[in-house]
Amino acid sequence: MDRQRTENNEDASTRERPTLKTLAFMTGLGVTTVSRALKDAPEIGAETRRRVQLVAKQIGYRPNRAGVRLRTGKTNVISLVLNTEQEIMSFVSDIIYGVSEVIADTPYHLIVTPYSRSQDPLDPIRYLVETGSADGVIISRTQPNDARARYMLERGIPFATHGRTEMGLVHPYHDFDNYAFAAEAVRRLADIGRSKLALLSPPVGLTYHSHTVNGFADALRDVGASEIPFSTVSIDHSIEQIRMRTAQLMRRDVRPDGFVSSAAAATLAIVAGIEDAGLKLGRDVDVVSKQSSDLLHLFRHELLVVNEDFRLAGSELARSVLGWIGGAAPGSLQSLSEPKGVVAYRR
Amino acid sequence: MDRQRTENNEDASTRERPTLKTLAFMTGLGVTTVSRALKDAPEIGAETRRRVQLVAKQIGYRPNRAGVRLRTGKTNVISLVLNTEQEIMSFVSDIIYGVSEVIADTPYHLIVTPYSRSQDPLDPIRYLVETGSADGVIISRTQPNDARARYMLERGIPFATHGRTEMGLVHPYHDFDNYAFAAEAVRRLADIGRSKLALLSPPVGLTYHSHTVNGFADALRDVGASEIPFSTVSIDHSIEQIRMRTAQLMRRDVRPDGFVSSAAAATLAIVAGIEDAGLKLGRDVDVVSKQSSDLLHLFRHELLVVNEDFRLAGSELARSVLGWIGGAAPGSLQSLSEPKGVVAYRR
DNA sequence: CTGGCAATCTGTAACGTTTCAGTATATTGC
DNA sequence: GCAATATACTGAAACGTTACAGATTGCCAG
Repeated sequence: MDRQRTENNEDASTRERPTLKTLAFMTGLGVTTVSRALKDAPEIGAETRRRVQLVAKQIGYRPNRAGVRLRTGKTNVISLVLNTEQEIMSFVSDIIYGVSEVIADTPYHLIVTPYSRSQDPLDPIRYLVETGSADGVIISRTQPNDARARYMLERGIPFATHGRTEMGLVHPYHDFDNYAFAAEAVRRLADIGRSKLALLSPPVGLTYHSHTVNGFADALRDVGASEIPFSTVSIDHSIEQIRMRTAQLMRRDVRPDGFVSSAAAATLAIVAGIEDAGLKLGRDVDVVSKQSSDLLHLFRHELLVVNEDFRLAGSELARSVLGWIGGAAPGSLQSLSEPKGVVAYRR
Repeated sequence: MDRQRTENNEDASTRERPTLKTLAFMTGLGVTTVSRALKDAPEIGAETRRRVQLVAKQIGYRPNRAGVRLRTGKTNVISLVLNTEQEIMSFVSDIIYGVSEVIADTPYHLIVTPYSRSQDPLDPIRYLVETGSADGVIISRTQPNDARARYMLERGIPFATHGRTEMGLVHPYHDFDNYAFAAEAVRRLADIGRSKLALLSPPVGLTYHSHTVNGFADALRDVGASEIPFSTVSIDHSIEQIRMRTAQLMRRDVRPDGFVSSAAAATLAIVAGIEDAGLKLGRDVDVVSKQSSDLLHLFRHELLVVNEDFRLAGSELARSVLGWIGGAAPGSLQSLSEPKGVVAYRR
């Protein structure tokens, strides 16, 4: 008994990682008091509180995550769920950095939960929820009727979607206004005299596919231009596929004189296809493309671009999830990012 | 007392997440026995073992990570430490997917630990080690004398570096043979008649900077070509800086007729700079560039490329860390990836 | 002076897991 | 036939935290 007490005291002076017990020993208080003092509980005297917090800071006390998690169920983890094959490349790095920025001075860690094409997208979500591995989840590739959002909503686990749903259910999201993007792109092409336009859209099934398609179609009608259908490929297709289809399309009698492209990598393929067909960008055809890093103008200075900021998306999504975890109303955690206009580069 | 027992029994039938206690109740065994049966301990009867494992599978038992972590200190977490500003974009997504692939059917989770330019690179490592947040760590931007590697080696925490160190200390790494890359690039340029070569190198200070520089210099000597110094910029500089410096360089009397570039994005800038100076790729100058995704040939078909597979790097690094955690000798967990040769594209 | 109450502080139990030190039963050696 | 031993199992304790249900003190109203 005495023996054990002595050992415990030694613990407190050892260079082991300090725990509440260490702090309790150093301050002469009980473990409970220390615990409460650190979280500013009201029933702790002001001086005691300050004293405990001072000592804690001095010796660099950090709560043990496993202890907290076991006792409370709180994981202090945000999970970012990503498709290993289809995510846009720069999306991954930018969104991670965006999220990181926001959680940097919180106790949260970011875990990346991947899933592959072959899997049900619900699998990783189920795993996270069933094992209680995260306090909040961020998903992308959002669908109008999204099983994952529905599932998490049912279980009451906070999440945010990159892209909106259309289920009549309210949840946090961040989205880029792809309707506005497509519409502005069309108007710009019309302004420079283009009237037969093709759209390389996001994959069918994702919500922003229809946003984009609608913005494109509505603006077409407004400006009185016509659409050259190009829906055999989407930005999810391989570079080679897009290039080949574009070349095919451009060799037809009735071919587009303008493209709207929803992703930068796909735009490289479109331009390659255009040139395969012996046509020239800026003369025979113009292309407006979304991009997330400022590289397309180096590729062909004739390209017209609209910037989408994925780092911002990551930050907003993280803020939303944290907000929901913190008790804010899900409906108040929605944001839409407007395109800043079509920009042209000149030599 | 009786009351409590009843509650516990109810626990077992409730749709709560099953624990060892649940399994113990269902099998009529003790918690200890169940725990051991699940990890194939030798002192458990063969039939009992099978029975327990069957029931566990049936009800979808998953060990509680917090419980394990608290008791054993094992986190089942691998941390990938990334610089938020300077990492190559595709590096981030590819390496994450590479790591994911390997840890997919292990109990490990991947956490991303970012740090910014302003921070000491050692900060995130210290945090991870001090808080015991991960069983293993992967770092990039490795330096010849790397404080992070030394630190982790001292504390005995398993890690792997992307890139080698030169401290005479042995640890797992994966590296691309940048010496071979630069040498092959030079030889190729010499083959097509180029003799005044410039190198856009990795940032000074990282180990692969000197690998690249040495490969470049040695091959230059071999082929009897000369170097046009271009060390005012590195691939860490902004696109604009590289473009401007390249243009300046190309307007000089004695200008390079060949470039070796260590990164794809930087190559875009080099080409832009070349064209800014009124020169033509493939006629006045050739460029050999590393790339990690197959996009450069779309940019300018005259470009010569060498592919570096970051997804492979991620897999190898993950394998190394897991190997070390699993008790393998650090020295046996090193790998070097050879460039597959310079490839040209034609229309 | 005493009962009540607010202000502070504390011990114990519990979260789910593994490990230590057993216990009970069957098996073996002689 | 009995001790020694192997086999199969078990309860209790511990990891670090928080919540619950007190305990102690001082102060004030009556």
